[in-house]
Amino acid sequence: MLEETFGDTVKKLREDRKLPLREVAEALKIDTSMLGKIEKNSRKPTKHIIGKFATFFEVSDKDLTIAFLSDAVAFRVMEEEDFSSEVFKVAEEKVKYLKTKKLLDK
Amino acid sequence: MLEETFGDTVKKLREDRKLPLREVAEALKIDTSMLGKIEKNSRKPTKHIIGKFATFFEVSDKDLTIAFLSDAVAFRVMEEEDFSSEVFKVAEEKVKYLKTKKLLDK
DNA sequence: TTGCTTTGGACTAATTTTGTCCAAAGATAG
DNA sequence: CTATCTTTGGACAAAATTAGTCCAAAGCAA
Repeated sequence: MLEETFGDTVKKLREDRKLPLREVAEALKIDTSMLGKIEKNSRKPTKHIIGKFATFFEVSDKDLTIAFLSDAVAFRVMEEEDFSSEVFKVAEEKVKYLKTKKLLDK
Repeated sequence: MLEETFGDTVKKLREDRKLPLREVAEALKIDTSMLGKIEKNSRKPTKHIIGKFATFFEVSDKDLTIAFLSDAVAFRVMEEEDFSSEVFKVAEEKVKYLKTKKLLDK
């Protein structure tokens, strides 16, 4: 699951099963071109589509979601000069902090 | 620098200097309301504005950028169910991988 | 009260993202 | 070589998001 983009991941799942884009797209009820773009990371799948991928390919929805989200944040951070390790480290602390805070607010 | 949102950070910088929003906004040449919203995290500063903050408050541009980016990815990840540690871990590997790849592509 | 600050709603403009359609380029098989 | 299917990506309109401004009301302190 590591080291590739989300697009690479789903493309590999499809190719392992020797299916053309058209067939998978039909199964997921999305446009073939859309699927092609998702595999090329030029369109983002919705949460719903990620769920369909998981069901169709019989893989973990959670793992696919992690693959997708990590892509999103990786690309976001790479747009800027690279402070990525620091950014992720601080971000993780923020998430922890903000979650606790949210709980306390109740 | 830890544990707060970007808005909290710049608000603190301003309050430490006992300046009203208006004055800082003028100095940065942005709308007062805009600055208020940035402090409340309901509008995002551009890279350019982050630079102005850094200059005006005499703090590190890099640190402010990290504060801003970590906010962005923290909020992004928090929108979904929480797999944040895994997401950041994978994302960091992806950044490394994608950077190497980019170099190799040349 | 007066005057300044802060907050946030409303709204438009600008920008970004989505989804679809289509045509061209690539493969593959006959 | 031809016919067929797959893949790729440009173009475009629609939809969604975000940005920036203006303004009014609430808050605060003198």
